[in-house]
Amino acid sequence: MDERKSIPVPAAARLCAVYRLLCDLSAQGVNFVSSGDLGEALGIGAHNIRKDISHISGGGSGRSGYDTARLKKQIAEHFGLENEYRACVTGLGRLGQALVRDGQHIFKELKIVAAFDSDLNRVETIDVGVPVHPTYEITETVKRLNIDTAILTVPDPTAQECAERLITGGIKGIMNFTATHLKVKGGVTVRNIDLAGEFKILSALMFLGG
Amino acid sequence: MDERKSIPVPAAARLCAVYRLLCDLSAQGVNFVSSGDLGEALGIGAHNIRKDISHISGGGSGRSGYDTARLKKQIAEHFGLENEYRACVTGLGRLGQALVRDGQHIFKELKIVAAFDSDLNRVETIDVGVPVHPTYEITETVKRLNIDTAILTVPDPTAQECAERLITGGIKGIMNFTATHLKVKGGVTVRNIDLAGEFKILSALMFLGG
DNA sequence: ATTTAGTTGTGACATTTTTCACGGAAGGTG
DNA sequence: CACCTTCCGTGAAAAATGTCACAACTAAAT
Repeated sequence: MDERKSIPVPAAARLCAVYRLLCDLSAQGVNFVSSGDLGEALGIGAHNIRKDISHISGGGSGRSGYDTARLKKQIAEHFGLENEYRACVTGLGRLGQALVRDGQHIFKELKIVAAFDSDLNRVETIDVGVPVHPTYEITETVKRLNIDTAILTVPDPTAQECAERLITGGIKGIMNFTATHLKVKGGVTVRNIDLAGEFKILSALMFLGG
Repeated sequence: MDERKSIPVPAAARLCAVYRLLCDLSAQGVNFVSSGDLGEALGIGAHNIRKDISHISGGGSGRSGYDTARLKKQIAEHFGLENEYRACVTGLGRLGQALVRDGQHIFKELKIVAAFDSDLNRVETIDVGVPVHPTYEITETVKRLNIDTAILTVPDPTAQECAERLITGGIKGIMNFTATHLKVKGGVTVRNIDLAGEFKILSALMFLGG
């Protein structure tokens, strides 16, 4: 039962990548795949792949490697990867707009059902395919629409405040595109994607490596 | 000289975050800051911050903590964070478009000077503020315009091929928004941001944590 | 039935990364 | 000028993560 928590986060992340790869392979009609092939495609050592899979007690078998469909199913079940989530996009800057429009395409299991923005003018006029509400209605709307996941693309200074409203509304997971580190209570999962930061890191690594 | 390589990548990444924070503080007129405050704001232990800074032999001092401006400068110099890079966006889907339009805003030190797309029709008609070329002109254009950084937002299957063209043109760093793991020669730095993957990881962690 | 080649599962090992404890320096204060 | 508080630097301990070697197993081939 608590075995779940015992899976290291990086391992879980890798397994998600494995899952995606398995989806591709499955669609291509590949029925078996070895840890070596998986590792090759993902740029990870085969040992590592096997160890990760062993965490969820995968049933790879014998000489032909892993059964694509079966492993895929195992990973999906272990991590709830095929559950559907109801999401909202908070902050309709360009990135927010792009995400609300492409969200469905990027991540099938994510149903974006609402968006928020602090600019009332924009709320009235913008058309992104889902209802747009002003930020002061976040808590109420999240509650009403039963939204469990939030995509946060607001300007840095307002991030913490928005997050709190979202959480009060009942959000359980936040994809944080803000550079601010969110302080959240237990039970709420945050994943940070700091684009500006990533670019800085890239340039730093380029500088060090060159 | 090789001290540089001895800085662990996660530490470098954290220092980039510290740098950004220092920029903010500096702009706010804060002249000194303690490792504790930095850690607090970034959600990292103070010990960790100090250790990271020690890698670049920072000159934090005495009772009042670090000199904001000085530390900022030290980090910037050590990682070349204020160098300007010439970049191109490859793949003008919605995300690509958003990035080429907002790139300057998101990352000041990145000058986006060109974009590429495989759809010739789109190449002719789209207006994103920079010249758009067809993908088969990547190598030549990158060479001609002296571009050193690439933002890769093409569909997964074409990623490796595009990357190779970019590299042949002389690219030194790639921000890879593709789910494919790029195989590149030494000397080329890749940083992966797999949005779909990140969403899956978020949902996995939510599932495990709830 | 036996062999053989190929692949997994895993416990021990190595490395990396984080945490900690404490000496010592800097700057106010009386 | 001595004191006292606050904070940094760092080497050593601890934890987490990744690597490896090898036994066990499977499926096909002979």
